[in-house]
This record gives sequence, structure tokens and C-alpha cells, in this order.
Amino acid sequence: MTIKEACEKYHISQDTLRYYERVGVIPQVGRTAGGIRDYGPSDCGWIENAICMRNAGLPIESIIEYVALFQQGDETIPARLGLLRDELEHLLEKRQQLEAAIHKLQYKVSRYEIAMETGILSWEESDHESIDA
Amino acid sequence: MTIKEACEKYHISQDTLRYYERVGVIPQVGRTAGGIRDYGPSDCGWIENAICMRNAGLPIESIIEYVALFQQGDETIPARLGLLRDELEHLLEKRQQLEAAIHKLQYKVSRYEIAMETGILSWEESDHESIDA
DNA sequence: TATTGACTTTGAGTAAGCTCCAGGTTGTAT
DNA sequence: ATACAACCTGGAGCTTACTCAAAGTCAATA
Repeated sequence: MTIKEACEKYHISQDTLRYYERVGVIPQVGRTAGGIRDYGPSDCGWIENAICMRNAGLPIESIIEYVALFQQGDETIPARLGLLRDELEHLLEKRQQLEAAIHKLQYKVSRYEIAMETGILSWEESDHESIDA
Repeated sequence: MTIKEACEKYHISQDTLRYYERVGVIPQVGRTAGGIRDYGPSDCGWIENAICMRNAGLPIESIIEYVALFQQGDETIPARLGLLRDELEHLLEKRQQLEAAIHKLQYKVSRYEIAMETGILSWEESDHESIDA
């Protein structure tokens, strides 16, 4: 699979794919005799992993660290576990914060919808904007 | 409330508070006669709002836009509703991606834990790293 | 075999979101 | 009245994560 096919498959730019490889977000990709990247199933797996983690906001540095440990073999399994646990913790906290913001937004949207129908913005005590308006 | 007290209350730097005000993430804060910021309950409400939204990863630009609309009065209510709906959409999608990453990480952690006990890493078909090792 | 287009590397440039600094003002404690 | 800390503004600098450009190489086609 060429870089063009890979980047179309994953909706990510060629530059980003090369960048990920360069900095170690994914391991070195296989090449043809001429030196051209040839993405195999394993490479694709790593790309999927990288995209999934990046979409969740995991910093590049953490992914790089994990990949590096992985490539160093089985003696890094405890270190990898530690790293994964830490990142999981971060994501769980992130989820909390995301939920909080979603709740706030849903509440606001619902009240703006009522305001659109009735022409009246009915703020509650808990809503800080009651004070601002 | 001085900027020092405010930044301690919200675990955010003085620079960030001033920056938020300067770019419009929060409205202009009240001042003392001498020109020193004096955060009132309304200012605090806006700060809480900003932090909550930023924690969820909402771009600064969106918050600025909302605050600007808010300050323009009731005729911007439809525009505000539209903006809030859009941002809510983004956050809901974000939540999906976050859930996906959390699931992946939990699965990996659980298998690394087993590996630590048994000394064996038992990969499943669905796990891309089975191919890589 | 010559051209065309996709690929290569290296290094510089960009956008978002802060963060820091210089130089000056305010306010409080002696 | 004089330190001295805490505040102010404006602007430069930093970090993360790409993104682009230049200059050259590879490969398929006429």
C-alpha cells in the first residue's frame, strides 16, 4: 500500500503520515527496493492506533514513548503497563470534563430553544449568565 | 476579588486570566479606581464557563464568538443557539472518539496485567500488535 | 529515452493557546 | 515618605502538532 492509498484510507495527510513515522508515533514503515514506503497490515495497525489515541487527545509524546518501549521487547512490559495506566487515567478525567461541558451546553441549548419559542430567556439560579445580562 | 485570588480559586495563571479578558473569552472585568481588576460574581461565572468549555477542548474562538454575541443583546439569541448546537455536536463526536480510545486502553491494560501475572502476552485477532511483535 | 507525476528528505513555517518579560503604576506597611 | 509587593500594559517568545516548500529520486507511459 502506497502512502497515497494509506492517507486516503485514514483521512490523514501524507505529510502527517511521514511526520508520525519520523518522530516515532508509528514504527519505521517497510520500503520498496527504491526506498518508497509500502504500508503493510502491521503498519496500518499502528496507524489506526495512533489516530485513535490522537483523536482522544493523547499527546504525541506518550504515543512515541509507548512505541519505543514496544520496540525494545518484552522486558519493557511493566513500563508499558504503567504508561498505559497513566494515559487511561488522563482520558477518564478528560471524559468527566467533557461530560460536564456537554451537560452545560445541553442545558443552555434547551433554554435557548424555549426562548426562541416564547421569546423569553428564563435563567435559573445556577446559570451564571443570569447575573451578567 | 483580586486577580491573585481569582487565579488561585480557579487554578489558572494570572497571565491566562488577563489573556482571556484581552481576547474576549470573558467580558471586560470590573476595575478599582486605580485600574486594578476586581473580579465580581458575574466575572467568576464567566471564568467558570470559560474553564469548563476549554477543559472540554472547545476552541477559544468559539467561546469568544459566544461572549461577543451575548454582549450584543437579545437579537443574537438565534445566533447563539446555532453556535451552541454546533459546539454541542462537536463535543458529542469527541465523546465517541474518547470512548473508543478508553476502550482500547482498558483492553490493553487488562491484557498487560495478565501478562504481568502469567508472563505471557496473549493477543487477540483484533489487536494490531499481534502482527507487530 | 524522455517526460510526467508520485515519491523522497530536510528544514522551515504556521496556528492555537498560552507564558514570559520589560518597564511602569498602585497600594500597603513601616 | 519610602520601600516593596502586587498590579498594570504591550509585545515578544514558547510548545505542540502539524503543514508546506525546495530540491532531488523513482517509476510508469509514450
